[in-house]
Amino acid sequence: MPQTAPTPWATLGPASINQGQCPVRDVLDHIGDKWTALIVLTLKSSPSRFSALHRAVPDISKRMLTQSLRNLERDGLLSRHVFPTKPPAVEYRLTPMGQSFLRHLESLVAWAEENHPAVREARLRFEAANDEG
Amino acid sequence: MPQTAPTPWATLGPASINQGQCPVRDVLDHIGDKWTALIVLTLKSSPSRFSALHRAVPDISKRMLTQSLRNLERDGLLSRHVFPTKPPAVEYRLTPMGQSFLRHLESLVAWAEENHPAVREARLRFEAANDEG
DNA sequence: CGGAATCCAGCAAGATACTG
DNA sequence: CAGTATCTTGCTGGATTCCG
Repeated sequence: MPQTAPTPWATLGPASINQGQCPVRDVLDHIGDKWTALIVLTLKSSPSRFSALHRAVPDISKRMLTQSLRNLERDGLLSRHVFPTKPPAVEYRLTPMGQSFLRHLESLVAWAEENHPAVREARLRFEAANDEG
Repeated sequence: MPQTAPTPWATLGPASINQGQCPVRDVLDHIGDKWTALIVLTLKSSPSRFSALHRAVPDISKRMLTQSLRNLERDGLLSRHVFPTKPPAVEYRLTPMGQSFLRHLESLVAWAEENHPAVREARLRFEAANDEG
């Protein structure tokens, strides 16, 4: 028998097509985009209001902040709480699932920080090997 | 004193600008793109030749495969070995750093698979809450 | 304050064809 | 077999403006 490899990505494809079909794509699409991971990391210590997040995450636009927050809320990684004050206040906080995701994110960040020097060295070597010519 | 938060992303920015400056971006840029993570996962069990990878990763084009492999090689996550046979054979294998990265990737995949059902439920609830109008 | 709507540039990536 | 080269497109995300 042909030893069918247990591919984890099953029905991979153009990401947008198999929305919700492939778990790998589902998680990769999250940390892949520009801001989502940063927002999750920012929400680690405490829940935050929209404007606080806007200040905390450098250079993000309100548009992208809104969009990323919606996606995270949609997937159940964070919850949104509206306080009907005047002007309104909206608080975002990680759900338990969001917190469990955060832990994996942090371990990845830790890896990045540990290996960053090695990566930079590798890059220099690679450039050097391809430049002389 | 204003308790300057220890942001892990330091000099974040348009990704392309701070190439090699921000560790978080560095790692996110890798797993963020469409194919890199899948290639690393595929190389887990054994080194592979170009065409084997091309078959193993569904729907990837030769162009993107080449590009992703180059990036991974550049960063020292995998190594490329050319056998000067005729026709040539090229083998790709994870470096030790690549393997350590793979472990984090796998734990992320595991998380994705565990929580996929919950994510899908959350999505359904979210849609339901926004559809009735 | 917390968004939504619109417009637009740039890049990632697909399709296709060619090469040593 | 293992790529490279070129063209083209779709989506991501930035800038700006407006709203309850």
